[in-house]
Amino acid sequence: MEKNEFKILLVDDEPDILEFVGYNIRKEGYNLWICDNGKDAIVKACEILPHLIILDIMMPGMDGIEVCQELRKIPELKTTLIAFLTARSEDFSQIAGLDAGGDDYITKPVKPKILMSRINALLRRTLNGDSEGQVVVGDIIIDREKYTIMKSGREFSIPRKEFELLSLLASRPNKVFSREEIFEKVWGNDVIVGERTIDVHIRRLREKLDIECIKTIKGVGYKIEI
Amino acid sequence: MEKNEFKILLVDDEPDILEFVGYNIRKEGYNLWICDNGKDAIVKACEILPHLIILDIMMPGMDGIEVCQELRKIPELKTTLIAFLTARSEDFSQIAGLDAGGDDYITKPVKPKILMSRINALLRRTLNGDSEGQVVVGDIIIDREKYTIMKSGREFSIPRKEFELLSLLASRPNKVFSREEIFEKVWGNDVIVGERTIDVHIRRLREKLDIECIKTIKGVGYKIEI
DNA sequence: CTCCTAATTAACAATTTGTTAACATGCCAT
DNA sequence: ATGGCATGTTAACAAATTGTTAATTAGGAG
Repeated sequence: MEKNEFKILLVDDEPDILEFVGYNIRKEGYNLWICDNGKDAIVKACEILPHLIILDIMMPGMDGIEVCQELRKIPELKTTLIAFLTARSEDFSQIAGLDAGGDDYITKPVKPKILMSRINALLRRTLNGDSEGQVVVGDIIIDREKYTIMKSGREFSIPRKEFELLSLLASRPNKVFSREEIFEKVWGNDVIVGERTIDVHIRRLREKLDIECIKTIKGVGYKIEI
Repeated sequence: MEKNEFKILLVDDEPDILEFVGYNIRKEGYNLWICDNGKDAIVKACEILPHLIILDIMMPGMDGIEVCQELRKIPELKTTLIAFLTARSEDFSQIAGLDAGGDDYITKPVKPKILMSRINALLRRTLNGDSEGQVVVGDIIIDREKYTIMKSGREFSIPRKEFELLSLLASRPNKVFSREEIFEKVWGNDVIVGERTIDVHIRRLREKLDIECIKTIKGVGYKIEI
């Protein structure tokens, strides 16, 4: 997941903070929404389902802790991260914030770099969340779990045999796989298919991935070159 | 998941800290292991696969940041949380720690209550991760306790097998579940049902939920896509 | 350059796999 | 018992995947 796919909702009643912090969040590449009070924040959160909500504590009307408690009651927002960003540095406030379901508690004044490191750290797990068991070759990402291929930001799926073939080649980029090897690993020793079957599958891959990175080594086999 | 099922590895070269912090962690109900240097910590981490590693930064030999970088290279520890607990309050150190893959950065001296709130906050997501509560996928909320489905504000129930199947798929959105996996998890290994049973249940789900989010991966299995 | 082999390609055929509807069975509560 | 619901089975059908063939092209050795 790319940073620009992340939605962050920043909630603070001070326009200066909204502008300053917001500027830095945007600069980092995140998608930003803002609210200047708790009630609106809850409504907007339900609407946009942000990945992270950054909450001030001292706000007129509903304070940040209450907002957090309300947000935590909403099932759709269960996975939403909540970070407090506040001038209140008292212990009890920090404890209350974290115990109310907050994921981080950052005290103002905050340096942009530190804030961004903390935000990145929070989102990192979501960011990498669904990247289990991925194989990356150049600009192609093969996800065995999702059974999908990512190519220049576009995700799609391909038939099983093609997927297995690509997976095999991608498992050792630059290694040449002989036809025998490919037959054995993708088709299995017992299955008997024609001589030209591999070629056709290679062709289909080349067509779908629109790439030259699958190289033919005449008389030997195929490889992925990066 | 209960607190006593959590494994925490505390790494610090000062015996006082190990004792003081360790005491509080144990008191909170967590399982604790300790190490007084980075090298041992890496070995022990691989051995016990803790849920959380609390790392000092200034240690003789390998410093905490290096330890963190090494830990992050180990696939088995990808989901392990790492929190720094250190006397170094400089900005660059905090940024370095978080950017090295740390999930939190706590500065000494630390009050036990605050430390525990932060530790709890870190582990909370894992704690609730595979809980029996609600699972949210897109606009569908699956309530395992009430055995109900919420879909665009409407709550209703579906037959047990269908519910279990949906729950399974929803437990890891985007992951492809093979037929074997589904049979095993929903029907159990001992029950023998026809080849086409899953298909029919999938169909009924698709019908009831009126959704395209259940995708077929021919020759592989099914998944929920969000 | 020419020949020979290997690889590419497109069109087509075969096969596998999944979908659907209709039906069968069995259980539980009334 | 009986009606309704959950669950499972079957078979016809549809669709996608996979395999084959043959004409064509490319590449290397002599």
